[in-house]
Amino acid sequence: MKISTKGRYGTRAMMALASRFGGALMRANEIAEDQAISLKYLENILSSLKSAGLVISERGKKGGYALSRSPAEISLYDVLSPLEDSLGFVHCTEADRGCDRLEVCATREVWRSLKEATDRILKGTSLQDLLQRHAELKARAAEEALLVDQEAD
Amino acid sequence: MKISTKGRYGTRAMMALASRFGGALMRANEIAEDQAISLKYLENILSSLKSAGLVISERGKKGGYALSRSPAEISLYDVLSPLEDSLGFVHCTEADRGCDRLEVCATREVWRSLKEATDRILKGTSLQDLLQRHAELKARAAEEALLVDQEAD
DNA sequence: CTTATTCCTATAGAGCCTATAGGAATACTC
DNA sequence: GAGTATTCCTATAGGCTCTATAGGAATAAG
Repeated sequence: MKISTKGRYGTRAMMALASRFGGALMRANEIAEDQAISLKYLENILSSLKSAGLVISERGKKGGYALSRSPAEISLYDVLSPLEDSLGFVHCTEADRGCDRLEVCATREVWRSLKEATDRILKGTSLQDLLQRHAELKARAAEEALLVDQEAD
Repeated sequence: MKISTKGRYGTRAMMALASRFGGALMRANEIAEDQAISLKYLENILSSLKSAGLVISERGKKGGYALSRSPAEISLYDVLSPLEDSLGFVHCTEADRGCDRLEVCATREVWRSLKEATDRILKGTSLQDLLQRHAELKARAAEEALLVDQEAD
């Protein structure tokens, strides 16, 4: 019941791209440094994100990555879906494989409602929401740091 | 983002115990057969559940397991907590380790809200709820089977 | 004393997550 | 066209955790 590092790294990478949306392409290199992720690992992640249609890329010198659409139109669900093997809690919320007592499986309904609840949150949170929230938190942190400095005087 | 088999097996074991609440002790053996789980593996799980205070046990011949309190007073959260290493989605929702940008970590708030949403559901679902729902589903399945039989005539 | 059971500790096996590696394809620059 | 910087593709190593098994010690009933 964890979000994998792949999912978290991917989210961070998408945030980095979102922060530059509309500007120049961003090299994987930059993202990797900025977010302290191994370049090679990040390449894999970006590849998945590209397959999912969330980012576009250009090869060769001056190449790089960019979001395929605006941060407001990309939800956290969009980002995590291709990176997490599955966002379900157990397999039988996805398909009818495995459990031979599906028709009387009460817990299955609970797992399903867990998934619905989390999906709703993830779908309701866009990259833009995160960017904005990030800015707010940063501003507040700066403010508090200032207060501490004043107290030190 | 999966519930481990340990959690699922544990839930099934607790359901088995719940269905006999108030009656005789249930041997691990019975549960294992009933739920198609390896006895030895189940022993481990029951041990965790006992440590968590959810079941009591008696050793020796005529020994076995029973719920420590009524199915209505045991939530799915109670059951899963000791079995899943953690019900969090990422570590930093639990403690302040790892992430060095906590104060400006916007995604952290999202992970936290995911956890809150799932916790709420798990805490709001008791073993008794599940038993009841299971009975309803079973009844409906029987009813439908009957209809199919009638159609076949 | 035998038998049936829980209880404890250790460990094997397997699978997936994580990360790395090497190089092929592509595109810009001069 | 050569050189360079980049994405892209495939394979694989490493490690960790989950899963499951094993063996036997402790306990209790008959």
